[in-house]
Amino acid sequence: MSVRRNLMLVSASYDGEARRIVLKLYDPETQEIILFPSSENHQPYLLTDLSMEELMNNPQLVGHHGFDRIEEVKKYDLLDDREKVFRKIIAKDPLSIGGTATSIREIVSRAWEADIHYVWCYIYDTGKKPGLYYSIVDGRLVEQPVEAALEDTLKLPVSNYLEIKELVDTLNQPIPFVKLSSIDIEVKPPGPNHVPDANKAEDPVIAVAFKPNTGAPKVYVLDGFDGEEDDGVKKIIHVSDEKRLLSEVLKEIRKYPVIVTFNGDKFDLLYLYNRASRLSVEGKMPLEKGRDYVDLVYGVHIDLYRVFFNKSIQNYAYGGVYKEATLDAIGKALVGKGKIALEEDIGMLKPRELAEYCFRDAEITFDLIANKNYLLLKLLVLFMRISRLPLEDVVRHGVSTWIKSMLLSIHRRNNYLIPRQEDILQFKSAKVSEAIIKGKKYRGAIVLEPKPGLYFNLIVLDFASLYPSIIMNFNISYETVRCGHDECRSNAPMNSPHWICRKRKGIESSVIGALRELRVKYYQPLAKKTRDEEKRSFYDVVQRAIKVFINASYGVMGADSFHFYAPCAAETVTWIGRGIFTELVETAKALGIEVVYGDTDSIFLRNPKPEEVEKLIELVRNKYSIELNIDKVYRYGVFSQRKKNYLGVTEDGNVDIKGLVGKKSSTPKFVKQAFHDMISILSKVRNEEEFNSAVASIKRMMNDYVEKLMNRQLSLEELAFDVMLSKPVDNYDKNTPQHVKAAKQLERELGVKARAGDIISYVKVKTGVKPVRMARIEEIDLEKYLSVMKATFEQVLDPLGIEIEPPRRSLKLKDFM
DNA sequence: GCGGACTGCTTACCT
DNA sequence: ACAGGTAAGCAGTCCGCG
Repeated sequence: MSVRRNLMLVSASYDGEARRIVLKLYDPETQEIILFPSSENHQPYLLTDLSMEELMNNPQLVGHHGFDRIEEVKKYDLLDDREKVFRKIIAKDPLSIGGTATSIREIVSRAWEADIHYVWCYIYDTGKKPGLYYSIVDGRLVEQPVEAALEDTLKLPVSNYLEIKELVDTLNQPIPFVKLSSIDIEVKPPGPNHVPDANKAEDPVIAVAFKPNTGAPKVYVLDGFDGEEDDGVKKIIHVSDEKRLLSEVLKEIRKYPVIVTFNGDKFDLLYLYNRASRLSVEGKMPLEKGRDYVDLVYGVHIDLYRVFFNKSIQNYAYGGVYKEATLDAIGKALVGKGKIALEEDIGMLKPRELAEYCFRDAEITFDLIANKNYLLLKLLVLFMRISRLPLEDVVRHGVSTWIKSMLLSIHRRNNYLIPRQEDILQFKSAKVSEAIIKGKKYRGAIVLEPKPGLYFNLIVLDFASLYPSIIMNFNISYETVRCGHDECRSNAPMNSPHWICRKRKGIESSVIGALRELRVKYYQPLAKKTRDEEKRSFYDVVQRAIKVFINASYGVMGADSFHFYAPCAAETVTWIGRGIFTELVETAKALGIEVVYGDTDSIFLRNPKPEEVEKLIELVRNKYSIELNIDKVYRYGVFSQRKKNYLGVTEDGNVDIKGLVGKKSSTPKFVKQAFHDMISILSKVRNEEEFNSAVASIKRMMNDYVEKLMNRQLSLEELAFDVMLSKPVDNYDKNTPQHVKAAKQLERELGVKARAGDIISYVKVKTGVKPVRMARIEEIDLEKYLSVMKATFEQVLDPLGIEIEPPRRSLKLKDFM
């Protein structure tokens, strides 16, 4: 008997020639990916409500080359709340179901479940669990959790979601050490300021760096000779022939089950693939090109650019600490390491310098996945376990696809019919609230008008995940809001225009509820009190992974790209949210508490008594089963009349700055520095008297900055506005914003083409704007900068009753303040 | 022909 | 391809102005 144990399922694909699914399993022992062709009897299919006669009399269908047979199946339709009978049309291959103009789903007018990716379909139907362990016993795949599963000292929370136990069992499986390498390549630039085209791959590959987690790092450089050297950190391999270099690189890639890149789908791996075929490099190609990605034949490619571009990763997993999806920015923010700054063009570097430059990028890329004990890799594996998606799909798609897959698998498991988008919209598109922002679909949250001024002892209360709590407690789901039962129509909480089902538990509310319970009552406590440090930190990662799904639950309901998009469900969430928020504000006022400000799910109370705060917390807990927390205690807070703009100083002197210009990434650095100086003066203030001396030193400090500006003692970099180009320059057809003007100058004068996502640095000059690299300090428009300073400081000083004089023409110092 | 009032576009932020 | 709400600055347009 042959047995291979502890193989983690990472991915699956369809082999068109063999007409079967091939699973990718990672073996931690040999540190390889095993390709396992499935021998299971599973075929692609779709469902239809057309009768057997109608179908059999359709010559296009029965004569279709991929048509196999028809079976009768029962499915439970959640939208109709009843069982229905369908004909299941089974095909010989996935493309016969959908994907071409002549596929069966185009022939059969009424089709369900016909647009689900076949690999996913296979995973759900055969109960595969990506991220779980399997054994191969005598050629058969057997689900087999590893024995060393993490102990659980805590009881699972009760939940009406049946899969919870199974999910926990999967989540608690250990994550193995995965052999991997990062890779980065450099290509000889086709000319100054020109980027090589990866689709054409016309220019030579001049350097390739590998930074693996096993063995020595290597850099291959194209040079005038052949030879190896070791600089103590890495091997530098000089190769005199590009074709041979590529051949070596491809062999090296083959050694790793996981390759990590930054933008490898669109550049590094794509370039290697195209360049190797262009030069007819011999040997087996380890890369596989897809429509907009590049895969490994014997492994998995993780393109970190796609991962970090993902809004959920950016905001929930990393708390928004990086703003720009570039290797340099993310590296600096997350692992404290940026790209090597180049003084000259890449093409001008000597082979040794080039090797260093290339290696640094590979190092940053490696650190990003390996940092904090492989936090990111672990998160990806957990996303795979929760969503039931192959690793590649987790990497390439956003949270709406992850949640979609999770819900699809639950439908299949419970034999629920998967509704088409149009089925949901037919009943759930009714919207009643008008959005405040033009072009939006429905009304969102309430933002209170702040009371301008300075307030000591401010208490900030906020709801613990308000929207997910509403989804859970009010039974909100695509099928339960505006359900089909007459008897539910009276169930409209907070006078909502949409009624909610009383008879069935909603599928989305059940899942979100279960995930929330699991996070709050199981993983969060375990992440705090588990003795073993390694396990404790693992539980913390699980807790964070679950949070991503919970936090996105409301957003996807209102996203028209989401398969289960249900506008009236999303609208009900914000409706109830507004109701609960308003009730909280009214109650606080009725208790005689001064409400200074509030936004969506938070209220700022001026010096409330502890028992009053307790009363509010109790009210919300008893009436709505939602937790209200004391989020912050500010020694004092400063508010202008502007919403989403304030400054709060906590007891320990920490300063929270929200929305103020001085904090924005686009604001010139010297203004930010001056603003920061002001903040640090203000953070020391303990009472009203101390404000006077603070104001005096703020004025002194500002005058210093103004003087520097007037004497043009600032660098152009300090004066630059940094604004992101969100789309290609040519796509700005409505108007031409300043950063686009600067980008156009760069292209015209220097031949530098700015791309979407680039940050454009420009300064304001007498004639308009100029890119930093084209401007001189003499042409700076000083008045413009004075007014930027004024506007920035006003946001804080205005509500404090401190006046700044507008600068006059003469631009004397005394005119400013 | 010029400037103020206005709208719309764009970016960056908040929850 | 998760949501809506807000601030701010600029671009472009309309309209009045003997």
